[in-house]
Parts: sequence; structure tokens; C-alpha cells
Amino acid sequence: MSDSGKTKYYVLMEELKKEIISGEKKPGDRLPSENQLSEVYHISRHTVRKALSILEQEGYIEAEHGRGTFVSRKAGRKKGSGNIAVITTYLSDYIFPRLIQGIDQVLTENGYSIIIKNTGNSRIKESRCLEEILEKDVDGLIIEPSKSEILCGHRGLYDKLDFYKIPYVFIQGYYAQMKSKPHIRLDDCMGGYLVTKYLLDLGHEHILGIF
Amino acid sequence: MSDSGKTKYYVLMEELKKEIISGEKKPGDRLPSENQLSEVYHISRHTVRKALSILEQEGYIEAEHGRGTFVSRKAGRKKGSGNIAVITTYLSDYIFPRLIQGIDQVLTENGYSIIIKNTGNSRIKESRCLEEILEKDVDGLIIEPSKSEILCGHRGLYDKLDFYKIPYVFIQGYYAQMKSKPHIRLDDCMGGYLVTKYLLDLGHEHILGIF
DNA sequence: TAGTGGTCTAGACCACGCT
DNA sequence: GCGTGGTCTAGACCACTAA
Repeated sequence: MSDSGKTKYYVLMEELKKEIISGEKKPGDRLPSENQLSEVYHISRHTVRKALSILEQEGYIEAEHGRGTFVSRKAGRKKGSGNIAVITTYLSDYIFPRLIQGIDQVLTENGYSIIIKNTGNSRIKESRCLEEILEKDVDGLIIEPSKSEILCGHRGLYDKLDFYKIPYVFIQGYYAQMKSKPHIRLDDCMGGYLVTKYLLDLGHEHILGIF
Repeated sequence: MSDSGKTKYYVLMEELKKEIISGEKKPGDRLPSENQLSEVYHISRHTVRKALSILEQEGYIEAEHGRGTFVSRKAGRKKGSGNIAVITTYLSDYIFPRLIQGIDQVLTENGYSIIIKNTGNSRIKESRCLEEILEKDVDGLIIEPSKSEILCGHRGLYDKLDFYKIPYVFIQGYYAQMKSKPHIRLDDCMGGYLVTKYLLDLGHEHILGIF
């Protein structure tokens, strides 16, 4: 029964973390109160608080004054860079500002940020963008192909995305060689919202589909 | 002499933080021991530790068992991420699309990328944006203050930018408390181009000026 | 009003680094 | 051996939430 070698708060912290990760305690569930934990584990309340403070710091739980301590609703999310790259042909023309607004909305809701690039509809610049993106670590990519409907001149870069398991979605067009990759046409803010939700699903579930 | 309204650990924490940011305590310097602090401030050692734990968590100090507590040396920062954050109030309205285009132009020329965020002109969202930015590592920040000309409600976050030596430039307004920080008004693509050049100069040469 | 988390005290013992 | 930070106890009072 001995938890040798470890500190008391560390033992309790790991026990609670295990319950959360295993699913025994689900997001939104309430933990026993600090007094209850101190009784059950035969440790002082201060030691309980030390254990809880670590879990709170790491994002597993959230304490609410007067209400209790709860399992965080976004627990278990692995941490990538938290950045999604968005590559369009132009930044300020047509519907792109609103498109980006829609994308930003759903990304912010999910704790991601946009890294924005534009190609000026030039395939050379698209290559450069993709190379930059591959150097930084991004969690996903939304790209409007430049001069679509034509051959993709840098297939190798997209292969690299596949290799690194970076999910990507085409918008407003696709390359003939890559019909099997997800792509979508959209024309407003809502479209940006939806395509981004889809991308995040890709990242979380690693399931591919075709529109 | 009363520091009314705040908790004791918070008062001590801010006092120490001020000394570090102002340069009174320099990186590598040793802080008074926990016992000394508890005597000088007439508070218990536990309360001192609470204050120190926050500073340690935020990266200002580092405690070494048996030796003492020291101001963090990490003012030097790591290699650049190549990302510059741009925080505006809105994404698709007014001149922002063209502004961003101008910013992107000079950043791309210099091998940087934009991470874009928007606040919806809400100071609460501005806080969240700044916290996110601080977690990722960005090399610089261009920010349009939300509800400018009013008091800055989260001065601490900007202090942190200073501490980590992340250069930032205000556009379209500034907080009254921070008149000495660089700011600029601009109204088009060219403005975005110029302000960004200026930011990069800040980052490269660490020279401050006032517009 | 009862229960919760947040702050704070005044102790204690331990593990570590130095000299 | 001495001072340092790290762990831990057994209390106390407060602020907040909900029944």
C-alpha cells in the first residue's frame, strides 16, 4: 500500500490525473471538496491544495470559488503549436477578409491562431509559403491553390505535409492530380467557419473525407 | 502605508516584479531568502512562498534548492519563431484588410509570418489574445488597442512583453498610461508597410523612439 | 445558513549546497 | 553546521455560491 519515494501532494496529483485521463472523471464532473480529499487521503488541506494547484496549472481542472472544483472541459487536448496556416491568393480582395473572419472565429473558439500568408496567385510564391509553413510547426493548413485547375508544380511539398501528418483542406479549387484530397468551394464568412471546423475534425480524428 | 484591497502575497509579488522589470534586480541576482522576506514584510513564510511561486510560474525567477532564489536569466530568449502577431479590433471592416496586406508584404520580404488575432474591440478579448501570444513565442507584436484612450486594464501583460523583450507597436491609438511606448496612426496599406518596417528595426536594433 | 474555495498564520521537519 | 528552499500540519478567518 506504500507510495514510497514520492511526496504526498505528488501522489494525490497523479491519482487524480489518472482518473481524469482514463475517463473515470469526465469533463464537467465535480471533484470531491478539499476537505473531503484531506480526510480520505489523511493529509492536510494545504497539501491537497498543492496537488490541485498543479492540476489547475496544467489545465486539467478548474476551481470555482464557492462552487467546487471541476474537471476542465478541454482536458486531454494535446498541445501542438496551436497555429493553423491559411494561404490565400490575395488578402484584401473579393471575399477573403470575411472568409478569414469566419476561419478566425472557429479557430479562436478552439484555442488556435491563424498564420496568414498570400500567394498573389503565383505558384512560385505558393511554393515559398509551403516551405515556410513546413519549417514552422503548424497544426493544420487551409489553402487556396494558385492558378487552380492546372497542374500542381510542387507535389513534393504536399507529400511532405502528408508525411508530417499535417491535415490540409483546399478551398476555391484543387489540383487535378489531387482530386482525392478534401476541397470545398465557399463564398462567405460562414463558409470559412465550416471549413475550419472540418479541418479541426481532421486533426482530432484523423479521418479523411471527400466533399 | 496601507496597500489596501489586495492580498498580501499579491502585493509582495507585484513589488518584486516591479524591481525585476525596472532593472533594479538584474538577471542572475539573488533575491532575499524566504525568511528574510517574511520578516521584512511582516508576513508568514507560506505567504512569501505563494508570491514567489507566481513569479516562478511566470518565468521571472528560479528557485534553487539549498542555494537561493534568483532572477531568471532567460531575458535572452530563444531563436526567433519567425512569427509576428498582429492584433486588430476587427478583421474585415474599414481599412484592416489593406493594412494587413501592407504588413504582410514587408514581413514576407523579411522572412516573417503574420499571426492574426482580433479583439472585437473588447478589452477582455484583448487580454485573452495577449495571453495566447505570450504562450506561443512571437518575435514582435503590432496591436490596435481596444477602446483606446481609456485606461489599460491589463498592464501586467504588457510588462511581460517588456520582460521578454518582445517589441510591440501600437497603431490607431494608445493607452494613456503608456504614452512613452511607440504608437502611430495610419490609414492604408503603406502605413502597414512602414509600421512593420519600424517594428523589425526595434527587434533588430533594440532602439526605441517616439512618433 | 452550510459548504466551498481563497488567504494567512505559526509552527515543524527534511533535503540540499556550501564552507 | 548553517542557511536555503521544499514539504507538511493544524488550525483560523474570509468571500463566494447555492439551497
